[in-house]
Amino acid sequence: MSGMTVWDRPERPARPAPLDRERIVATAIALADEGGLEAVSLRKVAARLEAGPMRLYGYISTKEELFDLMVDEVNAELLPAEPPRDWREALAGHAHRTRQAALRHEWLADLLGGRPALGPNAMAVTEVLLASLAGLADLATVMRAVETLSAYCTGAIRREIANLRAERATGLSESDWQRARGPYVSRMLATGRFPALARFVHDGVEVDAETVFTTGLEWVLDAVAAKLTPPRP
Amino acid sequence: MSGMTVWDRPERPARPAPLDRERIVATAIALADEGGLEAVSLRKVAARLEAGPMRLYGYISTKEELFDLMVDEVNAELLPAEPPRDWREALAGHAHRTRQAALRHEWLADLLGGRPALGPNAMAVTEVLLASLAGLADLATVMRAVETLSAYCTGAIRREIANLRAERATGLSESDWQRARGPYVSRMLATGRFPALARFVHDGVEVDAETVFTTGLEWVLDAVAAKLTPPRP
DNA sequence: ATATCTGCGATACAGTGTATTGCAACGATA
DNA sequence: TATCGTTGCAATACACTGTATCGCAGATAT
Repeated sequence: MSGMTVWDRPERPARPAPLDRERIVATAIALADEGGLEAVSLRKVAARLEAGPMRLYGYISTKEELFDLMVDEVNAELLPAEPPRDWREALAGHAHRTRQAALRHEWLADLLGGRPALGPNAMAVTEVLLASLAGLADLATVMRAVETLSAYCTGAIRREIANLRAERATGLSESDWQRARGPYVSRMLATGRFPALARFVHDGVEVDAETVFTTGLEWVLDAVAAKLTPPRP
Repeated sequence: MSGMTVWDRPERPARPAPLDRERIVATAIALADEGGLEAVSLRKVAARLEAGPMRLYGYISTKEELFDLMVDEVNAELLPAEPPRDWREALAGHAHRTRQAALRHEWLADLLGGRPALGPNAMAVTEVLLASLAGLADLATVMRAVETLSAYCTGAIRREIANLRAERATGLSESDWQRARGPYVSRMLATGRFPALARFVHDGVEVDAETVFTTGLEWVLDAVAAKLTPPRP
């Protein structure tokens, strides 16, 4: 009936605001940035979009897929601002951008390397890396270079974030191994079963995380360089 | 009352079989080996031990701790059978053992690099690696070498297992990128936006996973070798 | 105006990690 | 031997999870 009073009529249009993957992924990322991956639940994402949980299944068919979309979204941040000059700049830049992205979105560390990256942004990123090396070696070597670099990034970033969380949890700034976490590690070292380790904990110099990352990265890049222009036999 | 009949008396002793971390961790690992990490629930672990779920909290205070124990248990498999001859054998052996362990316990890939490894077995493993390099360079360099190697292992193994699962899921043996997963990747490549990538998918040679792992590993080890004996200036 | 269809919401289910509560069996004491 | 305290298990409970099913309201087509 047209005579329906204001009180009967719902304030919002009965047809709810349209949704799309972009908005879903954006709010999922927001939730993850605030409370980590475990704070992302389909119910919470839907609630922020003023929708029922089941609504999301029109755009996603499983929670894992949402994670895939989140990862690919972050991959968009990994494209170089300007075309890299040479392969080394391309690879190093990618590594640093990945690390920075993981520092902005710590949950990324939990997902890195967890599934094959097939999203459009991930492919674009891979394209840039491969292209930067194209022609400098045979296909197999180029592939190996990109994969080795990305393996290093995954591992190094995971470790860095893991340490960061551990430090945050204990409150103390127990960098990596030093000033071992409370009595436990100290006791273990005191047993004398780990002399080499003990020396490192004792004499080890503090190195900031970025330097650690960059150093290992340079090593990997040097290794790549060595394989690109093989020494004449 | 001593006159309690057989029928009243429970068959099993009222005081249940004692538990310990070892048995708990063993059954958790068994569950994970069978059904992946997500098949590990405190209820299921407890059920296999014929205990109530809450019983476990006497030995563990959180599920994450159970995962930590599982990882450290696997670390016991990573100790070298016999003392390595030189640093290179130590590092390469460790890498291969880690990979093999992850192939036996695929869930390990999900946990690798996820938290600082402080368990006794993990420390023993680290000790071996550090010791193998002791004296060949300054402390910082040695540390960097071990960390870089382990970063590579984490990343490479994660990727390998991720691909393995993807292949298993699609049924098809779509190795890495080739013969892209159904229409989607093909369509993306057909757009012409990824020329370099397209060439790899088209011309790429198939390489088995172990060779990929070993190749990248050798690169990393070469990089380490280069830093251990710095060229005279 | 009626019928068909689409897609959203509510409901439901089987499971999860963990806090709390109460009880039953044990060891020590009187 | 009877009583008491203590220990530690089990049961219960809670807030939540991902997802399947189902019915209905609204839009569209006839």
